[in-house]
Amino acid sequence: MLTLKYITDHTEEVIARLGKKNFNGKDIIAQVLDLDAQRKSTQVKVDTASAELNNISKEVGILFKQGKTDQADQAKAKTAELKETIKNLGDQLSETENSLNNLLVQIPNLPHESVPAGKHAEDNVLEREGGEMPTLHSEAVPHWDLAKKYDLIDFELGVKISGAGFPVYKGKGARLQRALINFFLDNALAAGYLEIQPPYVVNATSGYGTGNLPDKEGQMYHCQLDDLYLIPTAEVPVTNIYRDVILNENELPIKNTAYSACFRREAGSYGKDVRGLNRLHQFDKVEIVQIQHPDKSYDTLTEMVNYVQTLIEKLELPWRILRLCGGDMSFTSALTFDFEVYSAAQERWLEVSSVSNFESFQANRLKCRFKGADKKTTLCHTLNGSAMALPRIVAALLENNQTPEGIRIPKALVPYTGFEMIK
RNA sequence: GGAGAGAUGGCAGAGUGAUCGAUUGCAGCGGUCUUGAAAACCGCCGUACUGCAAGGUACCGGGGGUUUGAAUCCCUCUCUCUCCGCCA
Repeated sequence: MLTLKYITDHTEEVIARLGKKNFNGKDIIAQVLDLDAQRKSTQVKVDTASAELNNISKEVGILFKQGKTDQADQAKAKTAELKETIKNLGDQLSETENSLNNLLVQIPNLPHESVPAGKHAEDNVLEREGGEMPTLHSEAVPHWDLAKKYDLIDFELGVKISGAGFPVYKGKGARLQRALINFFLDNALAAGYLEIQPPYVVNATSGYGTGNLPDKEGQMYHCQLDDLYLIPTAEVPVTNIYRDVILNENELPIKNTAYSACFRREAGSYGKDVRGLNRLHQFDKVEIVQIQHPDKSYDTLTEMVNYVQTLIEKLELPWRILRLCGGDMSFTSALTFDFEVYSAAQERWLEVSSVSNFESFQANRLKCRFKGADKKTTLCHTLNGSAMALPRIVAALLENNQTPEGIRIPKALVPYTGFEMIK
């Protein structure tokens, strides 16, 4: 969430920038400022009354020790009203704080100045593109047919065991998964990321920390008996490592990578979007997370985007990078680049990675700060990206590399798969 | 799952009703000394809100209660540890 200080000091600017995300912040910001003023004045009253009570209490103690019980009793009598006042003001204060917080969590992050205006995915701006568009042979088919033909992925079997969106990978299909995970992790390691194996379920506090709760509650699987949530991405547990943490400035940047299975309910999805590997309830992903000094976070974003580009290039897929417009960006992001690969048989672009700078938006909720040389604590900036999500990469690999003789594995992956062709 | 013990500052660890935001040790930071380092010595060393500042307030796992006054007493929740059971 945004910091109160920033909203207070840059009110007009905040409202204007929220407009780019198609969020009308005028009323809510006014309410926030009003509640904050209330909060402050109530706080002062509570503090003053508490100070008085503390003084009387000390006095009473001294009087008792001196044996002046009459005077002590007199002093005690004064406290009843004071306690009542403090209790009432305290209730009022927490009520105000709750309302204030409820409003703050509804305000999205401010888009970076370079974010293009727009409402929908069509308004995203092409940043750059590369790779070669494949020419498919005449009998080319979409990946779900290839998966069946070569017995790589069994969607029906997944339905039997779990339900739609839980495919079963078999044989070379399974080995391709494992190869990609290792390929992505090894590359991340070489790029200086520390490998993490996080838990796959998180508690509610962690869900709140990354902003998956309360608003996206319906998107996560919830184990009600133990009140735990299946992670929708490794971002959740990995970022929460740094919840309530004050880092030393010289520890920055923190660079973590993690492979995890990801679980998403995807309520409300339908149609061609969910065909085959395009959208699943369970999928594999390698995530990269960085925690960085505010002055350097945009350099880091560029570094991360460039890094993801190298992965796609090694996989020899046709790709493009989009700078997301205000309307298509996530609630928490300040600037996001999406990576898409072209899936030739489906003749459509598939999003395979999303790299974002959240600036201090996540860090504020997480209370992830660093202490500088001046001993001041400052909110860190957090960034993350997929590097990368497997299913759509697999879809594109299968479709684009299909030949009458079989499916060709890109050179960079062969050491990981142990085979060059799927026949 | 059963029984017991516990949760205090980065870590270790005192504190069982008031002068405790908290003794002490270690770690860290600054300094003296030294060619440099070590040792020794001196000082600093939690977070947040509020205030120009001085200061005030809150926080000793979370929540509630008793009391003029709670780290300390009571209730409750959560978590951790030990033993037993089960088990990859």
